[in-house]
Amino acid sequence: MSDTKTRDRLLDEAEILFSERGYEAVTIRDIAAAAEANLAAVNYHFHGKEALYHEVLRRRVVPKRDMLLAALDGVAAEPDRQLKLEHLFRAFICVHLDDALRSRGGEKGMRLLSREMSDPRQGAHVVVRELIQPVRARVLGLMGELLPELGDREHQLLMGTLAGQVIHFAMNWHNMKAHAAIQEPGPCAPMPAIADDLETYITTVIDHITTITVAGAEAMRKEAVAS
Amino acid sequence: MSDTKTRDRLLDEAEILFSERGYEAVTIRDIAAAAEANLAAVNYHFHGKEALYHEVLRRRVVPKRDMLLAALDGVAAEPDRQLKLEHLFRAFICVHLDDALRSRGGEKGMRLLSREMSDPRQGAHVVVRELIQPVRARVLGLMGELLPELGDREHQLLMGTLAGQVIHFAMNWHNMKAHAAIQEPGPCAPMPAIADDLETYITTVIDHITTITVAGAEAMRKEAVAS
DNA sequence: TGACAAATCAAACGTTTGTATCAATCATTT
DNA sequence: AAATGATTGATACAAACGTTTGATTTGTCA
Repeated sequence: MSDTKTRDRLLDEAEILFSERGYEAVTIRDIAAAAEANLAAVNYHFHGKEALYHEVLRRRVVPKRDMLLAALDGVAAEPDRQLKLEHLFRAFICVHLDDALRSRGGEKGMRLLSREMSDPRQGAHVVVRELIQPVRARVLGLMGELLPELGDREHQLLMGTLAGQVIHFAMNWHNMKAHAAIQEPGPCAPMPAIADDLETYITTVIDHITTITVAGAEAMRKEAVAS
Repeated sequence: MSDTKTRDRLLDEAEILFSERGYEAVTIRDIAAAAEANLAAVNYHFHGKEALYHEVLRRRVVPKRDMLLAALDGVAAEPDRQLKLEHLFRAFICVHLDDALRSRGGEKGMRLLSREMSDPRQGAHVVVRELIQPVRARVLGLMGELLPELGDREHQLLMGTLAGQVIHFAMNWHNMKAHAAIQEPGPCAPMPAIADDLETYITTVIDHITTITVAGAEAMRKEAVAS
């Protein structure tokens, strides 16, 4: 028996396996073996495979939502409007990338959420209701305050620009090595990476998405007042 | 027996099922039933479930790559450099959204590719080698020509901005209804959609991503010459 | 028509799946 | 120490899985 409780070990190992292989490809036997627990432990502590999966999801989604909402609350402090907009973007990007790439097992959580987005199983309800909807509502509210020249549709488009880039770059770091391994070793020029170590990758990407989105918002504003 | 050949019906139905539920969750019994074929037909025409899945992938990936490369070739015609850059972005966005949202069963293909990206099974080799790598190489080459002030790292970042947005908005159209269905029917204000019908959604999104990316590239260029 | 290959079919194979069962063990309180 | 509830353990089970087999039907050219 290890030092941590069986229930926690099951959750930890289940998260790793689910994120790596997906829900269906993981058997509760795999999970029990990885957690050095008995087969029946999964059905004792949780009630079946599906409930365990939901708990794995919830454990990631709730703290992430709270971190995002807290960071967005901090944006209200900034008095300058243009700086406030940049802070809004940066807060959203920062929390996501920090959680996805710096936190322990964060890449597992990100992969779980990403999978759940493109594979709407029953667990999508948890992700959408408890993470996406509240966070999106808050961001759109702040956008309405900081970009009053734009309509609801433009705010949503900007939200998509933000989310799309964040998700892409968060996943990209871990996919890079896998893709590089696939790369033919022939005369094809070696694809240069955005960054070699994780920290410079994160700061580089944060600055980049912020730059793009601020410039984009400015362009949208000019376009809006012109018409 | 239907009018189309069994092999084609198997491919068509397998694509639908794989895109909806993922590889593991689909059984060859499901596929055979949907295609109104015998169970053994899957192992007769292909050689097992995995080979069928690879064929489904290849059937989507190869034409998509050819369409993208052809569209990118067309960009070379434009003489003006700034317009050429916008054309490059627009070509990339247009082909992707057109194929994902307008073509028959395109959303199935998009979901397949998206799943394959966040779930690197063995089939990832097909997607990466035959679609992502050649297209990315071509786009980066054009960027090197049109944005010589920026380095390789900046070109890759811009590529991520482009791809992230395209993937997000391509998936978003089909996720919108699902998410809207999850939305609590209570006093929560109904989330306004980007567009009600598909055509205006596509044109709106194409213009939006182009605007954002052009403005972002301009901002990056100014930042580069300043330092 | 007759023959031969391609395609389809029903049935079965051996595994593996999620879950259930029930005795054994551990921890805590009386 | 005895007792009681919580947890773990080994095992069993029905269902579902991918695949294989061998007989049968279909299509095609002589």
